[in-house]
Amino acid sequence: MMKFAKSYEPGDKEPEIYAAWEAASVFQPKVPQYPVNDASLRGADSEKDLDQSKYYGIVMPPPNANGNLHIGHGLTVALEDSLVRYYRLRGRSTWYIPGADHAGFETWVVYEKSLEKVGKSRFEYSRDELYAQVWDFVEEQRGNMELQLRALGASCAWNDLTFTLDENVVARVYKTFEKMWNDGMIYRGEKLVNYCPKHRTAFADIEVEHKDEKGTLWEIAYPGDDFELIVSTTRPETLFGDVAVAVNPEDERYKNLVGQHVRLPLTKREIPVIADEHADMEYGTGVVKITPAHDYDDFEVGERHDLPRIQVIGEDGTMLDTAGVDYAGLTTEDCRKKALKDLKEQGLLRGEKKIEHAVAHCYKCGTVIEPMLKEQWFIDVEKLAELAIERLENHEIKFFPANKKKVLINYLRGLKDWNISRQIPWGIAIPMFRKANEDATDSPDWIFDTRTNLTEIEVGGVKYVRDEDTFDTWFSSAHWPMICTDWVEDVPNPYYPLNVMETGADILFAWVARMIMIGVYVTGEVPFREVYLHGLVLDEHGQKMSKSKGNVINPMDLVTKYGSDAFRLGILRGRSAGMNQAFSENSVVSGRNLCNKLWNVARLIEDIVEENENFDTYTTLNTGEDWICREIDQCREKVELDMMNYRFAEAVETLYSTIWDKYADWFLESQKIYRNSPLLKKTLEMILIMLHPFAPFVTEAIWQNLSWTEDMIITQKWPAKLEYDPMTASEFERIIDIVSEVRATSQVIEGGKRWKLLYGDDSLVAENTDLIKKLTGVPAVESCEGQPRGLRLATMNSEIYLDVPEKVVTKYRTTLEEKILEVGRELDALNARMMNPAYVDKAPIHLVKQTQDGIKEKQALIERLKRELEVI
RNA sequence: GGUUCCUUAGCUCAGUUGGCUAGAGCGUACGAUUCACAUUCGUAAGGUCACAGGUUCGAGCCCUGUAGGAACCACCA
Repeated sequence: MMKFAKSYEPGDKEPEIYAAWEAASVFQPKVPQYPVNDASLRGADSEKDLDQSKYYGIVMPPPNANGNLHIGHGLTVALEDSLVRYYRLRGRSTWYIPGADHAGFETWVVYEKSLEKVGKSRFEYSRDELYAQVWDFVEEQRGNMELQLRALGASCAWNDLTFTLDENVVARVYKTFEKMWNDGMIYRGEKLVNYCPKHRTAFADIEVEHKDEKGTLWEIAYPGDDFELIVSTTRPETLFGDVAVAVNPEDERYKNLVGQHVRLPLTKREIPVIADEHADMEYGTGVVKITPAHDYDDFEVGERHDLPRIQVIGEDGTMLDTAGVDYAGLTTEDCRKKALKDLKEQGLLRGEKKIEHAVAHCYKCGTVIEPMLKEQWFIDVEKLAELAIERLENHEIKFFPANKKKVLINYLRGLKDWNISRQIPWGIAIPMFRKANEDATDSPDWIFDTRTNLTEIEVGGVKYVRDEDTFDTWFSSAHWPMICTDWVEDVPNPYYPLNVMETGADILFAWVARMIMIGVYVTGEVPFREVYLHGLVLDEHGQKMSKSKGNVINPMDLVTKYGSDAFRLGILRGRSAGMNQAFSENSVVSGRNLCNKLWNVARLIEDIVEENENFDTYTTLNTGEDWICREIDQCREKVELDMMNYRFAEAVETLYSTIWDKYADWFLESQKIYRNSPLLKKTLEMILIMLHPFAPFVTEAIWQNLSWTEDMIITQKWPAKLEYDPMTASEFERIIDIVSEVRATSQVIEGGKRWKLLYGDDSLVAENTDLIKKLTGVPAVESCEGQPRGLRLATMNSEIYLDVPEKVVTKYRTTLEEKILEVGRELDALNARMMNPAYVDKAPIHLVKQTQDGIKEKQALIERLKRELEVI
């Protein structure tokens, strides 16, 4: 047997323990994942049972393959792993599936920067070359986050780690895309897309950040034959793309001008005046220029009025030739300046005012997003959203916190078509090929083909060239649950739908929404039964962590300093679903202290227990033993309930107070007298197992260190109900009350604990004199032999006296008087309640009875106190 | 503009279907050290539950409004 060191040192033990778990393959599901390769086996197994209550499936939101874990990952692991370990202990075949994300755009941005550093540009390479380069780059960086997940104790099935560019991922994504293509849900459209001129790629709406900014609203005159219209705009540089000016059809000021033409300033072009609802009579001059190629609203106006689209800004963010020779090649910013200057010179600039408006920015580099006319692949989301909403409204997914479901449905209702084309090489290639020869009129313009390793293919004698774009990462991520669980059509799979999807509330729309849509569309089932969303981890002052503020907490630093368990306990503390909440090192310190406490509890018990004693048959003979059984059993029930409702912080708190305040402070202290080895062993095992999901390392370390335990704690069984006698259990509560009262009184009287304790006619006290002496620290507990003296502890409904001299008693008078007043106030409150006839009439009987009992109790107490006061 | 949330002890937060005397951690004050643990033990102080109404026998919790704060969504030129 190893000796227990004086304190628990996590740093020495954690890596060793994790390695032992891995070596014992305890993280892999007990039942092989589905579908198993052997078809006959699969059939037999699936017939047998697919009782989902025996399995527990959860996927890890894949961390960036080439990154380090941040505090949010720390929280994710603490949450998910505690669930997994809990359900493993409860006998489920658990499958916690780890992943690594190629993080398309994120990684690409990092790589492009490194290219820039060495003076290279992405345009010097082909897509396939770039892809290979990034692959190597990621490969070099990989592994960090996996080590960090191990350090955090994640008990995930490493054999099944899925990388988001793995073959099976690509295959599944292509399959879905093909299905959607065949279902007519994919279309190639020339539409305005969110375009970042710096990164030269389009984004989905969700990737764009809107910020309120100060801007200028310029008023520009557009001259007509015998009139002029003053147009309001925030973007004069797009003027060259104007194809009309619009006024509201109801606007009396301009009604007669509709159908006429105005001359576009700085050019010679004539454009019509049209009437459209889009023009707001109240805003500016009520006249708005229409630029379908560079504004979302105008695009729609253009569609309604069948107007041409003139693109004047190029993909590199500079003006095209369409802007005229004087402006072509200028950046949009310079073009704006020059245009304004020229307009001013020509007397066409009539005014400007400062306004505040929302401006779209690239979420990565902050560059202003340019609405750009581009041909891209779009998913018609109408059907997808409809399917998802139906399932949500049908309560097929339970949300924690519940209100997020409403938020999600609200989002899905307003969802617009999803642009899935990205102009970056790092990602899954879009499996579409464009006809090379326009003359082959019988052949379709685009065909679906999965041979994306080829830049060119030939089908039916017609050449097709590959679309060079890649998929939006969220399109592939949307498949994550079915991919990780190896879902196959028509094959029963006990891990799909997943039991729960745990992830950050910030990606509810980007990820959770899309997993539901795609999951239901492909598999016909929701991808998970429950969703738990965690909020942001803020710094200790409630501020968002950011590099620029310098308040970033690295989870690995805390793990090194205090241990993995301490970190996990600390970060779960005071945290509830969906809330952005502060986090400070203090809570980790408190977690560390609990680990040390538990370690010393085990150390003490190991000292007390006798070897070779069978503890399957424990008894509860001594004072406090039924009580601790009751407390532990209530703790078990509470934790079970908390885990069912994802109330992690409450579960931890319950365990903390049971272990510390009850088990260590009261039970173990009393066991220093009774030394009931079988019970000590049994109860220690129970609390270790119950804490294991939250503090896996220290509980395993103790388990391995104890002389009588076998195997590993990770594979033990969650405790069953513990039997106890409720009457005996509550007797110990009276002992606790007596001891507490003695301690409290000792604090305020002269001489402290120097005085003996005397008792009158009280069998419980008489039977437990040694215990009370031990717990209170008084020199002796003796019978008063019918001769009470000293200070009576009158708040107890027992005859207990501290054997103090008269002058000490006198000084206690004030304390007693205050006590009487306090109890009197409580009594008044209860009486007032009973005086209310409506209360007696309408409140539940048991409450009324409780109040009556309370009154009797208080009255008796006051009498005792008063009598005591008289004696003094 | 829309949606959702928050306001409870000095700080960070719990408080599950309304039930009596509102909890925890940290912090604070006072006391304790051969006996598992100073990463300890004991005791205590500290809250008109943002505000104003309402429903109810009873409200931190339900309803209405007000004030302050946050997040997300949104094309207003």
